[in-house]
Amino acid sequence: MVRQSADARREQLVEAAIRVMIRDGVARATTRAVVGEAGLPLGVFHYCFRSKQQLLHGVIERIMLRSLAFPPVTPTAGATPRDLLHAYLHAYWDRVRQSPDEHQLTYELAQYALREPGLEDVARRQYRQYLDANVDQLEAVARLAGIRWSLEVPVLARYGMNFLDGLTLNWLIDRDDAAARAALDAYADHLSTLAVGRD
Amino acid sequence: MVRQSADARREQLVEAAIRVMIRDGVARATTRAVVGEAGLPLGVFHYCFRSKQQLLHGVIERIMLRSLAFPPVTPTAGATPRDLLHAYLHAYWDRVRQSPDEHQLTYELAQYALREPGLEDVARRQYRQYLDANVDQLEAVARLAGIRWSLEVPVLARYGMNFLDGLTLNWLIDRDDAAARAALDAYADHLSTLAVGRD
DNA sequence: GTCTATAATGGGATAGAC
DNA sequence: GTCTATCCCATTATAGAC
Repeated sequence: MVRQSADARREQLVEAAIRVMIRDGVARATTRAVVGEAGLPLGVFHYCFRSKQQLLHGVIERIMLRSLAFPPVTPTAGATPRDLLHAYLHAYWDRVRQSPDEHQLTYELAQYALREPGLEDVARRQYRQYLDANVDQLEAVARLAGIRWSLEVPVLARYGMNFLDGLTLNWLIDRDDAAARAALDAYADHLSTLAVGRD
Repeated sequence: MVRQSADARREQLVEAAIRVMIRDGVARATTRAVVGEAGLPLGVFHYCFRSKQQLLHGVIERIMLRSLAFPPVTPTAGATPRDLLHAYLHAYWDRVRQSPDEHQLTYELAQYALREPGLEDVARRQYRQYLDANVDQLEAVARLAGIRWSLEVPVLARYGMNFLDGLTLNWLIDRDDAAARAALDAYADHLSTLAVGRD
């Protein structure tokens, strides 16, 4: 076995844990399954992590970083507000369609964190960061499209984020592409009515 | 121990399971915890249910019935469309505020069902029924308020259901009443713009 | 530092007494 | 039908050899 720093080992185990969780669900990501996925002996686990909860903590933080690292709205010359909204929403929806299991994992982890005494705060911070990212995106769209939002941006960001969460959750369950698409279009239409010209 | 029919026993165990799941989460609802909650010996379990999964099946079906048994929109004389929308949305939101843990359980169960080979269909039917119930509610509001919806009702129902799901999930995590309220108001405003007078 | 062996616990399910 | 005792397996965690 190659000798590695404890930090490198931890990262390796966190990545393995994420793969197991995406494939089999959080409940089935036992220490054995994780070290098995990483191709390491079981003993490795407990001199990298004090406990399984510490691994989960690492997993949630890493998943958070990954979700936030999505491409920002690109400044296309001459794009109408409608084009930009379209790009903004489809960038999100394409990611969901591309990696449904990864998105399902984020919901599973949020539920898990709510039930685990030491982890509620992590879930809270996760949602806080999502909200901030949404605020940034909406402001970027407004800037690039030369409009402003007729609703306070934090309210609109939460409203939109909640809708997209629900849309995703629903689609993960019924996989009804047409219905999801129709709801997404309804949201896009609504957003365009909230975009007004700058003074 | 009082002698009871197997059906009565099953119901008793399902109710006990729901109490445990609301209190401690789905993952901690072991067969032992469930029979303990019901005040029954462990042996009871396996001549009421073939397996633990069969119990989960019963739990999901019962939770579904419970969620659907909410009061319909009441026909108040002389109510404006805005009043009716307000009543409709607050009826939902009050239920969430009143029993957050029960709502959290529905999301946990949906996730659980998605991961359990025999149960995906149950989750699908659950969401299908919610959607149908939302269609009914929206049509009732339109009838009572003397308006019609400028969007196809099934699309609007899914859109609204998705938003409310996301709103609930977000609030279960951060418990931010003010933010949830603001988002709910934004949705109410949006709905009223979609309500148009009948021809 | 690395890994094997094993402890300690808790899980679902069952056999068999009553 | 009812319940006790138990099986057998999987889990987290640790002790201690190398």
